[in-house]
Amino acid sequence: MQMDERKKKILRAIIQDYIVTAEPIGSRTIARKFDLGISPATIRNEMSDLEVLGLIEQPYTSAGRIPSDAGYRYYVDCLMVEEELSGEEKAIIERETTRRINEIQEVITHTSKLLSQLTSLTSIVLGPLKGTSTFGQIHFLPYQPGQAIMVMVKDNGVVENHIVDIGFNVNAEELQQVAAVLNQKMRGQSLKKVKKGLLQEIHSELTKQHHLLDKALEMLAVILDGCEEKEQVYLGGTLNMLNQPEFRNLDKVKTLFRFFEEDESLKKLLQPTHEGLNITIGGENIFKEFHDCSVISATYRIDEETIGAIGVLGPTRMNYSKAIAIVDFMTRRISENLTRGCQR
Amino acid sequence: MQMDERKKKILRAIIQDYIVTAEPIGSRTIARKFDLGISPATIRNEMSDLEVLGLIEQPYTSAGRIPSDAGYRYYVDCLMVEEELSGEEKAIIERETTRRINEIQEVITHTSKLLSQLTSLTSIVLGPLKGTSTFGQIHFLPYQPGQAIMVMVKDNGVVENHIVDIGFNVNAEELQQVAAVLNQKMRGQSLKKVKKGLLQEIHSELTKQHHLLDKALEMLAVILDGCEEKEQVYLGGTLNMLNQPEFRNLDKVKTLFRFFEEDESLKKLLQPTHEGLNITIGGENIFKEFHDCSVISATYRIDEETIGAIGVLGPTRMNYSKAIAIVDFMTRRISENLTRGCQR
DNA sequence: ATTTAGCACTCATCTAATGAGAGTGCTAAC
DNA sequence: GTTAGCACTCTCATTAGATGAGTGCTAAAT
Repeated sequence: MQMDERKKKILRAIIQDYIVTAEPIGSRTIARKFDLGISPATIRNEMSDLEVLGLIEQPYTSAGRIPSDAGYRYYVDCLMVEEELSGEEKAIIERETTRRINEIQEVITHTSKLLSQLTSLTSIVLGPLKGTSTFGQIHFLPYQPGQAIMVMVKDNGVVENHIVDIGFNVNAEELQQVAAVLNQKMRGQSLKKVKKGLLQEIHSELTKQHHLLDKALEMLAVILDGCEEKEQVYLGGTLNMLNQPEFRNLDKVKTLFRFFEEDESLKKLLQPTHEGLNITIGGENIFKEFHDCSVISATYRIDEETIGAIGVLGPTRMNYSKAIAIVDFMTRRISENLTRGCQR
Repeated sequence: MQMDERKKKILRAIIQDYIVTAEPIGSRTIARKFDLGISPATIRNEMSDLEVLGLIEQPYTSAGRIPSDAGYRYYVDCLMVEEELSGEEKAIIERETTRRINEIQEVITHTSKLLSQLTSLTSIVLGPLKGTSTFGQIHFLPYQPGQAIMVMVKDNGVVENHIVDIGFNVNAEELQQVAAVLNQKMRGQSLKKVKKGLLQEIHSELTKQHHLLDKALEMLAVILDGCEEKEQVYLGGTLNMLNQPEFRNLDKVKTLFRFFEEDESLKKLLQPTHEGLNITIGGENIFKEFHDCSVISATYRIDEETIGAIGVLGPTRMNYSKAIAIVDFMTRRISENLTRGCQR
């Protein structure tokens, strides 16, 4: 059996209706709502075919039909009319993403909020990925006796500070000497590399050259821990999920929100399977908790390097064309803005 | 009518049972479950009295009784046997709060987690309060051309960093000069004061003494904004609320979680009405969303100064003795630990 | 050969009715 | 003052129809 033009029209009608109503739709209603020029009986026959093709299914005998995962997939791949964002929406995104930003954290939280507001879905934003940031500069500032404040700046604009215990007194000059060596040796190196071996090397050099006490080793170890790169995940609009009829069930809400608290799993949800826009529909999802959800995600870049990802999560019955348009447009804008920001 | 010993026993029985079962309890069941040595009929008469006194109420005719807000209040004030924490619980809290901590943020998030785990309720932790922190030291580190990283250390151990746009090039020395003056002038001053007038004063002095460009004014203004003290609120164990039978209703869950996203309101929830432990029961709460919830909160201190507050939020039908014991013990431990930490 | 009308049948959902169970309040006896 | 007995009340769970949307099949119409 082949998909002909009429079958496509009917499938599109079913999906578009279901996206709005979340109710199974029958042949009679389709004939009434959509002006296809054919009778309910004909639609019934076609629907029967579509069911054999696995594109739609009946929740129970003599209910209407709803799209299957395969149906959504076919819709997204072949049927969907790509939506052009409204001028207003574009304007909002442009405005919000070109705002001058100094810290990448701000970009992330802000994006997350905007994304969930525009789509009425839950947004997931994945911050700087491991291994992408390189060392920029490090400084030590004296703090309490036996403690120093370490400020580390990465090339992607992230600034981190940590109070480190040194365990013995060091004066500002000594700290600066240490920092100078570190800066010289580590500039532009990936943090991974720094962690792996570079530190050892530097350490032996330091103890020789500057005769800083042997305990400097500990300090370096602390720094090492302090630099632990965390790929932060931000969620936005989690409450939007509660408005979806598929989450009327309290147990589902519980499972969902429990999942939302696990950063590691959320990251996996955004893991791109290929470059560009990723669309994961229903059962395609690796987590069974999300077998009735879909994820639209895309990666953002600084220059050509992938830095992180953004995405929206919603019921399988989401408005794909809109979600895709927004995620796509936003990643482009963010990438552009970040790239520009880092070049200035 | 007076509360005699028997009435108290019965009220206590009703409340203790309701805390566990969340179901109205009747005279017969009380007689069966609790060994009070009196018949259901007698209990019925007493319950009738307790109802007239406003301490218990019937959800509907011929259901059992449940405690009223006034009943809980009476229970908490007069009836409740103060609970001694188990050795194990104490040990956990001791261990978790004495852990060496450098940054106050860690203390807060950690406390929040621990608190919700131990009580199975939702925890709210309010971070450093406005006006309590004084200026410690400030540093400027060169960053990109026209930008510097400002690192500000407050006396309570909070370290903040911000990238500030200066708009013109300044070298490291000049930055250090500015920092030196600022440090000298501002050390130990409250941030409020710094903001209000001190900056103006310093600024006029700076331009005279060091002939730094007039635009330094802008930089100072940015710093001013950067130092905006935010009283951060942390929530923990919000999902615990979903296990409470009073939140079986999805609309309630929605309202609740929407509220959880409003930091400002959450802060008010913890606003202490008096020193020490605060207990707000049901309708006593200022927000109508929480008229079937209770809040147990307490403030924590560094030395004698109140820095923030911690609290737990749960259904009015919460285990008060346990919640109170835990909140009380934890604030003491945190205060001790923070005070010790700042003195070292 | 398609398309359509007609019709019997299915199944979820809504409504009303029924009965069980828990609990009360009152009265009278202990 | 306390208790047993009893009629009464109200919720909740269950059951039985009634309703309605929808299907699949067959036969007639195009």
